[in-house]
Amino acid sequence: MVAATPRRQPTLDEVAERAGVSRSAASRVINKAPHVSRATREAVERAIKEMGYRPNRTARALATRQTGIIALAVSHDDPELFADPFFAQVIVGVSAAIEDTDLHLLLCLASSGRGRSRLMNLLHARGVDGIMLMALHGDDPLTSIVAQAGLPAVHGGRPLHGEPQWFVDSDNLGGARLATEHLIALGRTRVVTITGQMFTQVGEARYRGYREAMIMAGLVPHGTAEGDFTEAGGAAAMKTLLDLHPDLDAVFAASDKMAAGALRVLSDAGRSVPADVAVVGFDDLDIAERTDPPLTTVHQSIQALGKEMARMLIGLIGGQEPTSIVLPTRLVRRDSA
Amino acid sequence: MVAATPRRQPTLDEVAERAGVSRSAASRVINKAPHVSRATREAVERAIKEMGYRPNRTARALATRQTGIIALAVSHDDPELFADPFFAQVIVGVSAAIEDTDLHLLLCLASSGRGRSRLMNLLHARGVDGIMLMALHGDDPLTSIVAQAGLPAVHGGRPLHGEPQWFVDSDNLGGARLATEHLIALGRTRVVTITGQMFTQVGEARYRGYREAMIMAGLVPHGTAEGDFTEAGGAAAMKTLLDLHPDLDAVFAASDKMAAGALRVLSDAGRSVPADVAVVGFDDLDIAERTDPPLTTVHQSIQALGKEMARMLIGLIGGQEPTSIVLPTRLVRRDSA
DNA sequence: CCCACGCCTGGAAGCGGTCCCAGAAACACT
DNA sequence: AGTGTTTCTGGGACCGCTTCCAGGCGTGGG
Repeated sequence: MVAATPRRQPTLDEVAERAGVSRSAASRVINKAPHVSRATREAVERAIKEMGYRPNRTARALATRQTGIIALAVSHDDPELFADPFFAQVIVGVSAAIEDTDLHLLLCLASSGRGRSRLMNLLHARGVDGIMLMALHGDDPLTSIVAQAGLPAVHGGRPLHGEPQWFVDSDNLGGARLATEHLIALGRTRVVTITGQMFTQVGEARYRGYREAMIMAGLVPHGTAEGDFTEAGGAAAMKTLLDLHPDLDAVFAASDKMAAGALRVLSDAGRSVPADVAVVGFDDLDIAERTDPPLTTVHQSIQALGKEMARMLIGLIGGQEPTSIVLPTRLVRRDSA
Repeated sequence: MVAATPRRQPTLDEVAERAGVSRSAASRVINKAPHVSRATREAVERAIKEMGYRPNRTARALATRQTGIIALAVSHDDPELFADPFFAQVIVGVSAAIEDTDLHLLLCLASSGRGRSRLMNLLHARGVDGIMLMALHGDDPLTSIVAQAGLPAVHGGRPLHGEPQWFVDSDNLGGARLATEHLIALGRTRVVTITGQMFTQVGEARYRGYREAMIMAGLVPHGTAEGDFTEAGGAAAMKTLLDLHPDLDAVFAASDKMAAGALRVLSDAGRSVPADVAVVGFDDLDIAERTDPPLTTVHQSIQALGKEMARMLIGLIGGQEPTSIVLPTRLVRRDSA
């Protein structure tokens, strides 16, 4: 037998009764609606305090058709991908943005087909007020699922070839251009690049930035190898590039991890950085400070990205007109270039 | 003007009407309740399909008093702490556990006072069915908030000095003992330890494991320095220990990061690892493979921890009797010991 | 003095489901 | 044919809140 009944939360009716007013009056007080006399307000407020009343979220949601919950969906085939600190940063940013609203964050790892259908259900069942999508590749079914549900949605990062949607993204193109221009300003002319996967929007944009900077400077792109954003991939790409273009004097790697791999390979090949070869990365992860030599790289604020996504979503839910946002990136100079 | 009205989701009433049955009948079909004739079931199922009906989550929640949402709350003073991959792993584990239920995961970063009060509201407002708590230090107000809300709750990691609660935890004590025994088995007798903060349960348990193993082997704990689980802290502690006990021949560091710091200091001091000094870490993070030499360490599965927490919470919500769980740890041998 | 107009108020109809219950229909058995 | 049992059915009362609306009560102007 349980000793004490786990006392039910008081309801609005009970509060109203105790305050000696109608439920509607009590409701008005709680929602700070106009047309409430001072006496009524005070009576209700006292009752609320005395009874420890909290409006039931679910009931309110049913009546207002607003759940007070927004979802962050991370869609990818590999659930392990979520372990990338990237997402943790996004979450920190989102949390900061909703910190002083009464919204809450629902997290959906929609990797498997199962996960996607769960998410689909959630959206159609009106379980959330809006959704933030991340890590979609071009033709992710989620895009259309979300569109079909007719819910406010914002994308983190631009879909590669999607219908026009509202998104928040880092300025990958501008950042890559910045990096490349920096290398050129250093007097390097035989600048090569290690790209990310070209079927991702990020990979493509960073490559385009490199290319544009080279062309604007009257140089020809000196060499390109596709990596996969990982350290191993960067190392492999660097080897290829050294073989094909032994005269290279600078490398723009589209991610810090790839840059780290490249640095290792360069050092093994006896090229000194930055004297022989200057290297710039992208992302400004923690590791950028710990490579040898410390990596000059392009900084992007992932927290800011999360924050802006959430802000934008809140705006959309509130009926605001959407506008896409591109967040600035900036060069962080260390020793590798 | 908007072109087309964003058609409302159909309701159960509409489905029932279309199927030519009562709402109760339709509800029974949806919930696979008994006492439904074949004809009724088929008619309703057809109507559902044709209209694309999905039961409204909120309405159902109100009626059943079950939201279908569980919360994971991470409480800590520093919001940046969440960036630690640890939590991402927990989340992956939790997600795996709820993958084939229709539960969803709400994430609360309750660092600030503001965050805590939001969480408190959520719980009292019956916004979730249960909660998983992480990263509390001893007297975190969350503990009592949760208890007071009378909601199913499970702790990740044992509270340091809390009332008896239900928890899932890695076997920190056993793991530390394992590590220390390994060092002793190697013939080392002057084994020192770098502990985590002793006001954390983890720090305390890992220290106790070290101590017990030493005593069981008839040795006396040779030296102890308190770190803070970080690389810098580990390095500082290692310096202290070298000063105080220049004759040490083995180190058990209570985290891989601290071990990494210690390795650096040892190398700078001209001690070779493992020849002069054997080192064992704890956690088996990615970095353990990349230290020089690769780190022998104690492996714990964080994903499993998350998974078990979620399973346990689901059980509690279902009315099961709670049982705490201690997850096994195991030694991973690399080159440092 | 009467009426129009303002602020407050409580009643009641919702939001979209679940679930209890009484009764109808179908079947088996004396 | 009458009775009992079982299966199926729809009516309706909830869950706890918001919100519309009609009416009560003061005011001030005509």
